[in-house]
Amino acid sequence: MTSEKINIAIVDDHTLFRQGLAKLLSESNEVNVLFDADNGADMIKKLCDNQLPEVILMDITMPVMDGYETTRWLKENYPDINVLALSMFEEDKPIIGMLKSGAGGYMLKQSRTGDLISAIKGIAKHSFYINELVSGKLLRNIQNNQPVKTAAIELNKNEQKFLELCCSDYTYKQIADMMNLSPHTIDNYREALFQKFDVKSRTGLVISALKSELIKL
Amino acid sequence: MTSEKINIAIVDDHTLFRQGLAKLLSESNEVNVLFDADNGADMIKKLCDNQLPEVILMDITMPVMDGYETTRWLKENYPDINVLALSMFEEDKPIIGMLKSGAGGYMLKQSRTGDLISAIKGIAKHSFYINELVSGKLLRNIQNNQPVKTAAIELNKNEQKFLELCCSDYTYKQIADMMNLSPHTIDNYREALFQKFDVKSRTGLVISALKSELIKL
DNA sequence: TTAAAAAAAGCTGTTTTCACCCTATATTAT
DNA sequence: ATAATATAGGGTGAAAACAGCTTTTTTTAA
Repeated sequence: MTSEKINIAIVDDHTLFRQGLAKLLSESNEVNVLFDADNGADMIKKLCDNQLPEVILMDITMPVMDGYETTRWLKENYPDINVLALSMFEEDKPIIGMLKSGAGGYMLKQSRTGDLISAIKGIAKHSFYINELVSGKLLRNIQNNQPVKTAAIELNKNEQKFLELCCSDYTYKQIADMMNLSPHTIDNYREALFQKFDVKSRTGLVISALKSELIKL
Repeated sequence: MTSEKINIAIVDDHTLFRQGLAKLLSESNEVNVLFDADNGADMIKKLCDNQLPEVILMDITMPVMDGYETTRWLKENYPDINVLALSMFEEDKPIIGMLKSGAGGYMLKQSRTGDLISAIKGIAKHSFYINELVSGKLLRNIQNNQPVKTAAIELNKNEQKFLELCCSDYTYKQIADMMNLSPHTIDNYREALFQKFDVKSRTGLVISALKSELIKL
């Protein structure tokens, strides 16, 4: 066993959570928090000025640059940095989505500190950390042989915009006006998203998108 | 200035946040965290076994017993304990709702540590802490002379149940079956909630309820 | 470079659900 | 008695959901 502390960084938009977590982990004698960042773009800035962390704890829903995008950027530019996703939700879609984006593990914010530290140590050592939560999802996806469900949901710019506008009291007609598109085109987006999210109503779509952490409330 | 630390407690269902925050505040030399709890019911149990805190930091959306209910219980049973609401959202409804329930202040989880400590000190000294966020809401409510908007939203059991079932892909007809009620009764609930939340669609209702922290995703 | 393929945008319908009226009755509380 | 509340019903127009089909643009690759 090496006595070296593991260097990490924390990316999350809730200041109190981020800094509290930093304090909590610093006390462990097993982890050293190099820096923390408010979102992906902020992290990229701070990466240059600092020693590279071995592990980055990554929130998913953040302004400016979210966890999916930031993780993909990291795997592209710093493939040796391990990403451990940290989220409130234990739904299939964000878990599968973050793993596909390149995260090596997925932990809940409801976790106990000891479990999080175990995960950090695990991912630093093996580049991945598979807990019950993650292995359960992976196994179920194989057993149901439903490669469809595994599909991380990819949205283009217009679909993303439409999805955000859907989370409101606006009618589709109003949304069409706002996006300067025909209501018929909007209807195509709606149909496409209903299929991708496997829902039958706008309400279901909104709930599903929120749980997938693809939009922020 | 007294050199006594302020005794506080933290009630929040996200373990990492709760414990991280406890660590963060403990380091300040101005605050002493007596205990923390997972939700309102958990807090009530721990209140008996401990010295009474001067201030309780209270999350709103929690399982079993939420922040509104817990704050009302505290004001009923321990009126001298000051409640400082701690939430992710800066919407009118949760702010007004928590203040009406008896909270003496409202802070965001996006706040900086120093601001939170100021708020804790303020509320311990004056039993209330009015920051820009809160005063803005209060002022706007007076200026618009809309006592309607100020109304904290009160829901009965059936409305609460209906609201939860609304956050889904179910049709109203399906919800009626689940609640063993006529679709017309359900329609009455819908109408009542639309008015209380001031919305014109089910999607708007769901979004509004989530932002009001009256339902948990 | 041009043809084929794929994706995006737009249009025409039909069916279902939603949103909004008004009324009525039984129960409970004042 | 009367008012308030929860329940249930009928009916209507608008919006949403679903299906099928062109046209245009972009991408791919022959």
